[in-house]
Amino acid sequence: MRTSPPRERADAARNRAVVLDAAAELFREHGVGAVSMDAVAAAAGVGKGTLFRRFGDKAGLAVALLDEQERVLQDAVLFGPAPLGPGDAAAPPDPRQRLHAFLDAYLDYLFDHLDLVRMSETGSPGARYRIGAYRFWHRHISLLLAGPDPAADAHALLAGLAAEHVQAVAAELDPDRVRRAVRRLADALTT
Amino acid sequence: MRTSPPRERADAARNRAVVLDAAAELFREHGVGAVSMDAVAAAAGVGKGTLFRRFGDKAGLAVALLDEQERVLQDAVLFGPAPLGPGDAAAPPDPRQRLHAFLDAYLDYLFDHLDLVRMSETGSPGARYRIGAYRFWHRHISLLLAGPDPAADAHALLAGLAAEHVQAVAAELDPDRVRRAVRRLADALTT
DNA sequence: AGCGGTATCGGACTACAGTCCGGTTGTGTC
DNA sequence: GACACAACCGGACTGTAGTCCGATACCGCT
Repeated sequence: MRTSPPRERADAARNRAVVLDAAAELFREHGVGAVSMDAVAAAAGVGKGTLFRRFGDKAGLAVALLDEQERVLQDAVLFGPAPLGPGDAAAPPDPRQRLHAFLDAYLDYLFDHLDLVRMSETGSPGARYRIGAYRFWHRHISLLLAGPDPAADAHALLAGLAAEHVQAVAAELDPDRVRRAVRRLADALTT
Repeated sequence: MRTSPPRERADAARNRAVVLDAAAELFREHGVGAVSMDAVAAAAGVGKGTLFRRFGDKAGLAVALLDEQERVLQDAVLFGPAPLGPGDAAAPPDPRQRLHAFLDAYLDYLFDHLDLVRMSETGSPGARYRIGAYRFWHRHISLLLAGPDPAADAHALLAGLAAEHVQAVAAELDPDRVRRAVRRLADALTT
């Protein structure tokens, strides 16, 4: 991510790493919801101002923590082997198979980091829809759908992948039923 | 709603009405997001403690404000004429038509009170899924669907009706495209 | 190495959601 | 009509997200 022209200062980079480590540790130990930003700042030995300037808000901190894994998934989607990625250009995979592969991979990612993703999508209204990841997933899905309005359908499909929704439903139903429902929806939309 | 055995005290009822009026007025004037609970309490001439004991939290206040209109919709669904309601028992309407009618009616309601509904669904994690209204809509939709797992499909469909989702998507696409996408989804799920 | 400009640092500060508890006011009972 | 008890009232209190700005430390240049 680091933008090119203005290189990151040494102390800033050091602090960023220290903060992320401390946050990861605290979240693992006490749960994401029970850790205040003050606690993160204190554990990192850093002032609150630093914390907020670097990460914007609590959701931004979560995004930064998820950044690496998210990019792994994005890379696999963009450049990896089929069916998740485009694979061999000579024999492109079936869009429906790619969609299934993506949904499976995303749900794996989501279930692994449910609390953190929920925090990244919570906060200022519409946070989820502004971050780059959402736009990325949306574009990807749009390109795989075939109905009269793939952009709208992609949003509808993504609605079912919202962390809060998945968490609430998975608590009531079995996670596998959530998975199957998402798949069924995708199938229905690829007619 | 008022439960039967312990009748509501006169001063409590009076305060409830005053608070709801003040809140509605403030929300209309300044927007839902810009009004603090302190402001509501002050405008109603009531202490904060009263406010929170009566309504639990900000989401609860929103639920109370929406309560009447919501119940109108619920009554129409339960007892009203077809296709929204069950209509004449001798000639029940087609489930797909009932589903369309419900989705249209719900989206009307939602677009009319978007901010308020969003506030009612925001707050403590999973707030949306705990309030009675969600369960009601979920049950209704479940009974109209016909796939292998109507309960899971109903959740997926409701995900696309979350206020935050609808608000974010409607800001980018046309509201009508949201409507059509929801309808398309419902059709796909009623095969 | 020394220096100026600038990004960063950090803790005090504000605003807001939500809690608590001593005082007060209805309500049912005798 | 008086009493006891419960429910209600309200404002002071706590904890947290997020802001601000003077002080500081880094970087590039000479």
